[in-house]
Amino acid sequence: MATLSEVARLAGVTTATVSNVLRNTQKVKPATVQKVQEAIAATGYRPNLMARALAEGKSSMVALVLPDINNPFYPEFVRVAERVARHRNYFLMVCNTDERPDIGLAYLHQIAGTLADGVLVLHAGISADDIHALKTRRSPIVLASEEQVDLANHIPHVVVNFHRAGQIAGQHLLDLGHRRMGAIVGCGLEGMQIARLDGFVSALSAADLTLHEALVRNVRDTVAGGHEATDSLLEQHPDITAIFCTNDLMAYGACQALADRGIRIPQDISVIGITDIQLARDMRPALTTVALGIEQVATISINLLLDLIENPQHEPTIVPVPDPVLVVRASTAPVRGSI
Amino acid sequence: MATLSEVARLAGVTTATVSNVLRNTQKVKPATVQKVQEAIAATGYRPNLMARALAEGKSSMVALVLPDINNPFYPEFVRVAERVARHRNYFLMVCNTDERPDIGLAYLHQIAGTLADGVLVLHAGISADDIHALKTRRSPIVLASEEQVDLANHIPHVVVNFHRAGQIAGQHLLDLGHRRMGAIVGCGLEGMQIARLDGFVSALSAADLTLHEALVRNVRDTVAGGHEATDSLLEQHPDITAIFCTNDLMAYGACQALADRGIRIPQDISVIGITDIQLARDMRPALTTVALGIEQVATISINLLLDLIENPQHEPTIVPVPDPVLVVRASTAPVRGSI
DNA sequence: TTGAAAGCGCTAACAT
DNA sequence: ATGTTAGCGCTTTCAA
Repeated sequence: MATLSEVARLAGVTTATVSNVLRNTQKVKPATVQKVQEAIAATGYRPNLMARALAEGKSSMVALVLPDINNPFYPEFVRVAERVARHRNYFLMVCNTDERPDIGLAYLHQIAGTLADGVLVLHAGISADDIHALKTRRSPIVLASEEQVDLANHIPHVVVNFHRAGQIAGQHLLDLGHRRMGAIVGCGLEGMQIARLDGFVSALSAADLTLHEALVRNVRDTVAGGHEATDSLLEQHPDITAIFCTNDLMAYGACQALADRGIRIPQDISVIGITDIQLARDMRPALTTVALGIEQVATISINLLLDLIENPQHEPTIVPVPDPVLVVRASTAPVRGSI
Repeated sequence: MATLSEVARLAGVTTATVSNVLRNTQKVKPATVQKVQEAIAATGYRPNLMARALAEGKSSMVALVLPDINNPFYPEFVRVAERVARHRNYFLMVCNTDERPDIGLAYLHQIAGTLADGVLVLHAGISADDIHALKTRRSPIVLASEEQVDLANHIPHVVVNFHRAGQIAGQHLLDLGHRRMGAIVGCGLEGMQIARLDGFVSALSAADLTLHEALVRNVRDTVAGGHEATDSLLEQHPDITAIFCTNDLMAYGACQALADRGIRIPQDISVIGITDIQLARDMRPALTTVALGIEQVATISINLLLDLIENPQHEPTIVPVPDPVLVVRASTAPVRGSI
């Protein structure tokens, strides 16, 4: 691969001139530009981004650390983050942690401020303390899609009202007349899922209902998890009329389990999820869910990171996203005998 | 962020010594190692990977260029590629092209040999000629999961027998007694999907059947595409007893369309896909499909790329993966009235 | 065992 | 408008 100086020699100019042509600072005489461009074409020269990054003190690369690229939420996030990054002239490096916070932390250690200009941490189970210990000045780390508004730690974060999402889901089921409901809660991603359950419970409380512990299942945040939890719920509480899942993937599993048993959705049992991933629209019956606005959250998160890179702030930056909204589809209906 | 020389100064040694400690070449006296490590800890030093890459002429980063991270095939591929890369001490940079070959090519132009030590191109619609024009010596580009065995272009590639996959699918339907079948073919990813259809057709030919053009639908490679194609097929050919889809995503859409019309799977119509993505296992009825062995293909592809980086070859390298295998699940059954 | 110094390929003052 | 030169932070001979 040709280097700048080879191009310069061929064009009969110095590296500074070639560099100026490349970044078209309008400082070069058209005739020279011409010569240089011919030399570039002749050599097939392409700038070494590593060298440029070192010289500029900026790699134009950002990393996105996430727990499981196979969970369809994340690709949806990645797609918009990558697009926004590309439009702002950044490369996006996706770091999958296989749900292991230690791997996520290792990524941060290696990359933050040394390979990437900034890092977006998405549910990777990395503690604020660990991030603080890194103290990467001038290389921001943003927590995307968090529940906790913690002003004490000075880490910028994008806040989603998961509690409200759970509450909306609960309210919707209540409005349909449901009283005996099961809840399936994903474990693994810390507070996020608990907040959703709390929100759900708070909706019930407001209607003077309590959710018995026996009606809650904690499972892995997968289709299989939702399936198993539903089986368990159904065996012990065959009288439930609705199931609340803290995300759509588990709701999909729940629907499956129901289908396997010949239980009709929503006639016999209603199912509601949270997030509104593509699958929620695609499945049959289409899933009623509480949309978190993936596209918005991703856009806001990546833009915040890039803004902080280009324009460092000293105060903690907390950016809220709009509240979740209920999306009624075909998996919920009034309870049997009601209305 | 502290630099090597700051650490060196604090430890009272030179940068060369610190560098040796960091990469523990056993050339440093234990006592000095001790001092240096204390200085490292005290400063919170982490090596600047850009600078290291420039000095070493190796970034330890590889890129994976793919068309659509939202198509569930790709995350499954990414997950294993990332894991293998990580174990071999490489970072994986995922480049989503939004199905635009020009974006893929732009990525290659920018990254290949200048930021990444090598690039894995996965169905991104980039021509061999374009790749050749790049002539990135000492920085391999590998085409992953290709159908064409083209020894003429010297680009290494991993070859999947898509033709065979289509044939297996066709044979399976024939074995079940189906004769009137529709075919749904994804467009966009070039030869890959055509080869699958060709394989399907060849299976029919071997049984003295032809597939009329009117029974083939070309659509976008999505759930919605499969859905629409199925609607169209059903309207014009309500007598078909089976649908072959060139991938699982469209097969999912087909099943949906059938469900929407109250057509039972597989009692009324059988559906078969290709690939065996996670969704094929998760959906109900579970999808009969021809497994391409995503994990194997990904492992072989990324390993080939890394091998070529570490050990350049001059001959074209063509690596085949094991043949596809039929996975019978619940979406196919003997044709009504047969047996 | 450690230090000195050159250089990876580029950018960016500063001169001319 | 172009050239000169000094780094960016690291690795890596070669000396000491």
